[in-house]
Amino acid sequence: MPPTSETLTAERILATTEEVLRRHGPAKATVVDVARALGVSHGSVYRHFRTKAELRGAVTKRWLDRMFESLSGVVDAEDLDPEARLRAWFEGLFAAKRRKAGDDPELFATFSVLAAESGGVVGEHIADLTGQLTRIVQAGVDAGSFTAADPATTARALFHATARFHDPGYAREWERPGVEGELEAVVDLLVRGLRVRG
Amino acid sequence: MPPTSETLTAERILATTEEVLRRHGPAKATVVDVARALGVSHGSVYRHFRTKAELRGAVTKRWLDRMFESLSGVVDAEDLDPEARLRAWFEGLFAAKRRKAGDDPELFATFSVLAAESGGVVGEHIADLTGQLTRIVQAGVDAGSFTAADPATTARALFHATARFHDPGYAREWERPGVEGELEAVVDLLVRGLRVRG
DNA sequence: CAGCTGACAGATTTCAATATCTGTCATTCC
DNA sequence: GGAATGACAGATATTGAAATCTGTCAGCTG
Repeated sequence: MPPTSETLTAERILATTEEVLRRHGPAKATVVDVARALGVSHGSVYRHFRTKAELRGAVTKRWLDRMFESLSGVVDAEDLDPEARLRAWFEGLFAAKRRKAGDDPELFATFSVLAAESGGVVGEHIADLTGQLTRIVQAGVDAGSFTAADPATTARALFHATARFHDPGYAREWERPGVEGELEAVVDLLVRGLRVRG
Repeated sequence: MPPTSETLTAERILATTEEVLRRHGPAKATVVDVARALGVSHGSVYRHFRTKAELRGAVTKRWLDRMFESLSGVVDAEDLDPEARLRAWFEGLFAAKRRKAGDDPELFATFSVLAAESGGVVGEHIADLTGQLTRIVQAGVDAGSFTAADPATTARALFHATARFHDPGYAREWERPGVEGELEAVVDLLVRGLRVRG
């Protein structure tokens, strides 16, 4: 990290923290390390983030948000019917997670630790994702192709039912051959359950 | 544990090991502790189990088998139609897990650690459970009420889709109010997906 | 002689002293 | 005067020496 003399912003601190985490891992990355990498005293970091936990939470949020930028585009894809949207959404979610986990397992493990300790941030992130699912389900109900008494409840059920394919705790199973087929089998069942009876 | 002078059997060692694990936890329960509790030298324990890992695996298997004795009865319950059998089976699985986790969280945590380190034993156990599911699905297909191209694949999908409600990694979420409803929402979707189209 | 013992080597864990870190704040700097 | 510093107290982590554990095996015991 360049000890540039630019003004110290929250964003610069976050970027540097991510870099320090990448190099040292979650257990050994300290606030002092971050300050050193920035060429400032650690007191200055505490001016922008009240605690180490808050700093880590902010980095986690940044990382989660970046990981799923692309996903929200599917939600309102007018060129896909609701069922195709649902399938594409789960495919995209799984692909993004698996790519992150496969490309750099250490970094993924680091962020899994951060996510586990930042309950609130993860909760909001999950609420965001189930919100997207709710909109897809609602679109299906509106179009007359899905049955769902309460789209929000159904969305949560869909999310829970696919946990194995997005919860980082299962990451080591995502590399096994056949996982894609397993996700497809689950999504098939769920989509069938969603369709209005013919 | 009574240092009785009965013959040293594998079964006595297993029972004592479970007791030692209950008292000391997974990290501090040693083979020497088990031998001490039995009033024998630790060399004698190694006569019945080649390694500590093998001993722990055997205890884990015993524990898993005991936990789900009751469950297999549902599989061939002739008085229930396949859909009811499926619902009862998942209800029973979740109830058994949640009771264990809630009644004695420490012991449950202990066995979760053991399960995580005894991959093979857990694999067989899961194979047994999905086998039971396969038979229920097959019964449904035979009765003309379920659609399933490959019952075994479908059974695994059902198992994966409900992971949140039986994987010990999620145990702390099982106490939250509303979980039962969440499981029901997932099972409802899955059952609907299984039914032959009207 | 089948079953058990206990001493042993190498690996792992414990424990307590030492070093580092977190979070605060009076003081310094621009 | 707003931003940054660095010394400080209490909490946490590291380290290395001592203790314990795992797995083996030659020999004891009933």
